[in-house]
Amino acid sequence: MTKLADVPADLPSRIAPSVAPAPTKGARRSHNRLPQLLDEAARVFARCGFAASSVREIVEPVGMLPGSLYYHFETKDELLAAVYSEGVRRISLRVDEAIAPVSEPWARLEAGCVAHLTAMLDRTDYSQVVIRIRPDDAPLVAAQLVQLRQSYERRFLALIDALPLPPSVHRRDLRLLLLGAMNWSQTWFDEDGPLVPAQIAQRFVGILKTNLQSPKG
Amino acid sequence: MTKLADVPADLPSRIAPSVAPAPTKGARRSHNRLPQLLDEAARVFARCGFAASSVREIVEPVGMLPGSLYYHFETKDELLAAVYSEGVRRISLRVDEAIAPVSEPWARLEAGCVAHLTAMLDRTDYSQVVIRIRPDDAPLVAAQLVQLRQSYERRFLALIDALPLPPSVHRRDLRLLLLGAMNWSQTWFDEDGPLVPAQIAQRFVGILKTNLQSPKG
DNA sequence: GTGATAAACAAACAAGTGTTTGTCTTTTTC
DNA sequence: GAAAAAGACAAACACTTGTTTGTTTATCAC
Repeated sequence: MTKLADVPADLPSRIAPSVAPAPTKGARRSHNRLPQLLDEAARVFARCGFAASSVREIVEPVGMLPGSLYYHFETKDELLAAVYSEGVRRISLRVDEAIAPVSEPWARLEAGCVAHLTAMLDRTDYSQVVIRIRPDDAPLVAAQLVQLRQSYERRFLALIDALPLPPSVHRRDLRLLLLGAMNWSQTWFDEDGPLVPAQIAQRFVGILKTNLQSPKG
Repeated sequence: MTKLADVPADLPSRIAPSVAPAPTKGARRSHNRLPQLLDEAARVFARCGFAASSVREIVEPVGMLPGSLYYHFETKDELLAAVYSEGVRRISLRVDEAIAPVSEPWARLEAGCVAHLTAMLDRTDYSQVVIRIRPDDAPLVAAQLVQLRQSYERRFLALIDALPLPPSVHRRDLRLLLLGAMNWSQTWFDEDGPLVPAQIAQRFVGILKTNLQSPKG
């Protein structure tokens, strides 16, 4: 019995961009509500966190009964793992697309940050789950989640590695500073505020480039 | 019936620094386990988050029964509010003490950040709760928690206001960048790692002061 | 000592939790 | 059209959740 959650973490997921499972050979069943189930799970997990989200709360809007979930996943934890995996896939895709055409190191970093923040602050997207949920929240799949997040953040490691920096600056610190600031923005970001996510990202990178101690700028 | 949770949020709490309730007139009862109850609640909330922490999990190590909690607090949410309030009090105290003797603006900011990170990454402290728990997690006291956190973060607003900055830099962005990076450090900080919290804070502020685009530094 | 009150116990409550089991219908495959 | 599998229902399971209620013990003021 091959389940979605059994797909190896770092291989391309079998969930297509449209969230419909890819066909194994012929066309897939018509009465398959797994995509909607994942969508709803992403929504609820992103809003309430893992522990505060009940299986029934996720399943009801899809028109499913609680027990039906366990045809697709063995536990609630593995449902999270599937959503999380899809979130990583989506945000990775967006970042990769954004940095591909850019070559200048600082511009590449900025493009990556813009993509990261835009994906993460889009409330309908899976990516928010990747940032909000802590691996420890779902012990059964914690190791998998850690690995997934690392496989994503590796991109920023490379982006910052490519920067020409003064020798006194530790690249690890710069990465944690920038990623931390962006990820925390979930806490205070206001959808109805004056700034869109892309602008926030640009300003963050801008501040880092600026010499704050000199009056010019 | 005056309960701890009824104490106005921004007035000095009746919880003394040692977590023992201050006497109203004479000496307090000897068999009062409220301090230990709060200590344990802080520990569990900080480790597991609000939703994943059960009342029994908090109460058992203290040697109490679940029902006894409701002599001190009306709901689990208000227990959190009390812990949160004490957390704000403690971290505020530490930051205020740290910045008091310093006058140069950048040095003041650094001192504040060192105090913030040191308090926040101390796993036995209440302050971690203030950073980890989202106000929405406890709807009954959400507004109170927001107000408490704002009353704390106002300090950093002032610290950054005092900096001599290039006109192109928005102070709000700088504050969110710095506080976000620090608060997120809860996610990756390793107690057994090479850096103590104070060093991390110093490096973060150092990066901001450095002109990353110039090769010197 | 006496009355009042602080602090907790003991035991249950109703509701909600993740999950299991057995059955039934629909779709695909041959 | 028949066999097989996918997908979901219906109903319960055992357990945990936050909370309430009535009672009991310890401490205080007088």
